[in-house]
Amino acid sequence: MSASPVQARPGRRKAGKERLHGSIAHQLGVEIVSGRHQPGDILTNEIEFSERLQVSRSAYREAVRILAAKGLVESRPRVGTRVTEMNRWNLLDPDVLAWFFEAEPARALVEGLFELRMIVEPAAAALAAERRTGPQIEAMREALQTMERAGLKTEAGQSADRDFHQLVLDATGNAPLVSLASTIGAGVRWTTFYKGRKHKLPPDPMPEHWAVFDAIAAGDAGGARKAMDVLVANSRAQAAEALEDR
Amino acid sequence: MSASPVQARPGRRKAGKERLHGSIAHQLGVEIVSGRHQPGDILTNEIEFSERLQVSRSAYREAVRILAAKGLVESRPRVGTRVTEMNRWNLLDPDVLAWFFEAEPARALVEGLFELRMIVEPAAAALAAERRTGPQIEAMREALQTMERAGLKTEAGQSADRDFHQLVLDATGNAPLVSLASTIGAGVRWTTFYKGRKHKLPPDPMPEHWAVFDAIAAGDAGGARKAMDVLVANSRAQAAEALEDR
DNA sequence: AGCGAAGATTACTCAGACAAATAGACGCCC
DNA sequence: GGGCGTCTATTTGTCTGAGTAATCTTCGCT
Repeated sequence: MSASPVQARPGRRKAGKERLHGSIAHQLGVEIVSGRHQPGDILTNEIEFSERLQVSRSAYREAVRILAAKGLVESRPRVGTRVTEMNRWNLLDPDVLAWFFEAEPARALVEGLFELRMIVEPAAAALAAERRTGPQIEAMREALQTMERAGLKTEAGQSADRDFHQLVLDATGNAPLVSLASTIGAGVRWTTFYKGRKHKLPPDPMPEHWAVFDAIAAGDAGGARKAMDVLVANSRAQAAEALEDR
Repeated sequence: MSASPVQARPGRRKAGKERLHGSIAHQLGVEIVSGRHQPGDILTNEIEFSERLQVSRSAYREAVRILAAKGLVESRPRVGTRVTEMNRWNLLDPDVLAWFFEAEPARALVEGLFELRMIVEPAAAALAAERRTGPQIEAMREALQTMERAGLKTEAGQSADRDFHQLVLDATGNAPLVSLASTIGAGVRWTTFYKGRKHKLPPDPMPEHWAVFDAIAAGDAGGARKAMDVLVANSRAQAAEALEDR
């Protein structure tokens, strides 16, 4: 258990945009979801821990509040700050998910995420086909065009891919579904992220994407559901292959 | 904009278990989701706001960190703390959802929640039928028995109802789905909560619950899906009626 | 053995100071 | 007059040190 200052003194944090409390939460969050601190473990008390990180107690405490807000830890006087059971974690929180993927997520989590996508996205596509507005159709078209132009090897292309899935969820007009977008996005990101590991080139996903788009634009709910089902299923199969490789 | 101390000095907070920073976050959270502070609004600066609430700046700041962790606000130096756009809110967070329901949630949110349940729960029931373990079956049976015995008018009965839905999601063995449980639970709670407003007695939901249970216990995925679909659809219809009444 | 009081440990709250970031105003130069 | 660097004021961010409140544990009393 080595002392590990949050960041070298002059450089401070890497991301540049994250504040000190944010970067502490980030670091601690990753350590928790990666198993470095197990559920049930009690973190070293505030004073000692903040000294070890070479930050003030207030910065450390604000970091703990962030983690507690996401369900990762629980603080009580005289007891300390305890890592909560995993089923209390807010896995749907974008940050928590990002921390997971930063530390090689467990296989079960990735599979669970794709299972969730298989459930949610086809249904969302169907709703989107019924409710999408004109501007939303255009936004989706642009996203797919960007994706096609930039290719999935570029960050721009991958970003456009996520945008498309986000736009579909937006078009459902269902606020809770929209909130799921960041979760879904993490799944999409994972597909493209680990793609490089494979030897074979993955099949071109553009036709499936256009099929989803066409059905949504046409207002064909059933068709949109089926097309999205195919798209996610392929993405899932590809992810499964990538999981084998490692 | 009246001054409103978080809680009278001696009494402190009502819940008893919530700390000061938690109760401030709670109060502010409700004010945000209820529209008292609109997206784009900038909160009064830390010093003035904490003085108005008669709490220290650090307590107030920790509350803001909690809200920021849930996506409700965003702080930047020189600008202040701004309420973020609603599509950035983490609606799936149990606290955020609870705050919504504490302040008469918008009709669209309730409808969206039931739409989500219609998508997720039947699929989850099907997965549960395939993967449930023996102890999980027993736990579900006990929950339904408790629910039957106590009745839906009692808190114990309603709690058992939520437990049952939670147990079904647990039985999927899918971590992200389990995280959705608190979201689903909020929907379940809403059904029973507003039931009292109606004149007609709602139909007894027990047969539908037992149908779901039987299919899951029998390992009948298709049957579980259909049974849960019926259960949620009825619950949704009932909620729709309640929405008309108000 | 059961139960109540005392003590120790921890997070919680407070107060006040200084540092860092940055939006907006200002002035300069071209 | 317009574009651009600079300067300043405001706000959040960070730090320090003190005292408070909650609660687990232990010990002594009954």
